[in-house]
Amino acid sequence: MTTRDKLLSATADALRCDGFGGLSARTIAARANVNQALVFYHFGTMSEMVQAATRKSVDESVAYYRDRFAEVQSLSELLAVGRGLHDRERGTGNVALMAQVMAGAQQDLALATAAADAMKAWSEEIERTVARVLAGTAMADLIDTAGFAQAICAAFIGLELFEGVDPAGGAAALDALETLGSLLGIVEGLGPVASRTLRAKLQRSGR
Amino acid sequence: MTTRDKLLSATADALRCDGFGGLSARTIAARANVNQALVFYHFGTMSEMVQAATRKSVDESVAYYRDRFAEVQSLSELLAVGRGLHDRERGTGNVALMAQVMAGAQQDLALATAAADAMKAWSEEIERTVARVLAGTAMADLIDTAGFAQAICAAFIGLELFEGVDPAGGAAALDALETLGSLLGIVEGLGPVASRTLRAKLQRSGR
DNA sequence: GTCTATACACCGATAGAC
DNA sequence: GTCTATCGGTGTATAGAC
Repeated sequence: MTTRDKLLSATADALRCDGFGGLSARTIAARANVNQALVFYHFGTMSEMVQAATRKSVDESVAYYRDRFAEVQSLSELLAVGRGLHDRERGTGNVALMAQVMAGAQQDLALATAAADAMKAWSEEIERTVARVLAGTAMADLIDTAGFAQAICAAFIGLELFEGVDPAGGAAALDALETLGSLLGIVEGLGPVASRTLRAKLQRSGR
Repeated sequence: MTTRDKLLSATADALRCDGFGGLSARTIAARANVNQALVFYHFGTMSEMVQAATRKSVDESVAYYRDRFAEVQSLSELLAVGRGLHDRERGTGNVALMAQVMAGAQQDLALATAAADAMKAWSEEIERTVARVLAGTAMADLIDTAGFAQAICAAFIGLELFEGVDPAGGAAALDALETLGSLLGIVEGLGPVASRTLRAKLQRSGR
């Protein structure tokens, strides 16, 4: 393992465990058992190191889920994968990392592009799945799949932060979303007559 | 305006504009045109000052919306209020403040209780509205209103962060959620026959 | 309550030997 | 590439005069 890689994974670990506060070249170098000056030799600035670490972490976890998403055949299956993903990522801390980077990115232009790229990577993967699953159902032409996928990603980030300060509340919120998802799954499975009625009502209501 | 109040609103402003990074007793005192040492005289620690500022800011903005929520009579009206709230709070920066505090709270126990309280204040207000609006509809006994309200709050936080790094994406996500909300609004307005069918399907699907 | 002054730790970043 | 040493700046927090 090269020094560069040691620094990258130490950065990711630090973000997962200690968040953005307390993140410094010194603490990361210590975590990686590496000299502090090497941070700047390899990455130039702290911000660029965090950027690189985020990219790496996101690419890896998106790739991990690509196959799982590919097997999903319905909205309820997607929901189940989402729940599994959430449980797993709580352990790995990847969502927590994303949340920290997004929060830090609000004031840091370089980080903002990294955060936007990360969200794009996740949401494109989810959009592919959503579009495939909804193809031919009543919801296909009612919903903007890209926006829907982005909303799912954003909600995950928010849920992760919420769970961090109120675990019970976070769990309740997730359960409620799951029920809501099941509801949509039923709409998705409605027959042609019912879905025509639904579409008519939706258009009448203004969208 | 007392020194204490000047410090509180300067803290809130700093969180809204510059986020958690760059937050310090010095910068806040400068913003409030107050001596730096007074931060510690009035609040003891930085963390406690941030806590107090968060409480104040949240209490004020929840109170501001209480009347609006009280007038809501349907899910689609709630959705409209939510959209208006979102647009307004983007300007005031209150949601951004919440997001920053939640991110910082992941590693700070004192801040975590403040963040949890803030979320509670918002979600209880929303829950009251949701419960009232859904009373007597098909969805009333299908959904846990408390969890639903918490999910809405969490999603708002996530959307705010997302919008900060990708404004177009954030807008698309919000639009998609609005469409989804309209869909639910229609489910809400289904006749007794259709809703009985829905309930049966939902129970069969495992919830 | 408010001020100055200051202690002490840590920060990002760089220079220069090896 | 890696190390030591260090610069200048900023952080929280406190002591003590007014």
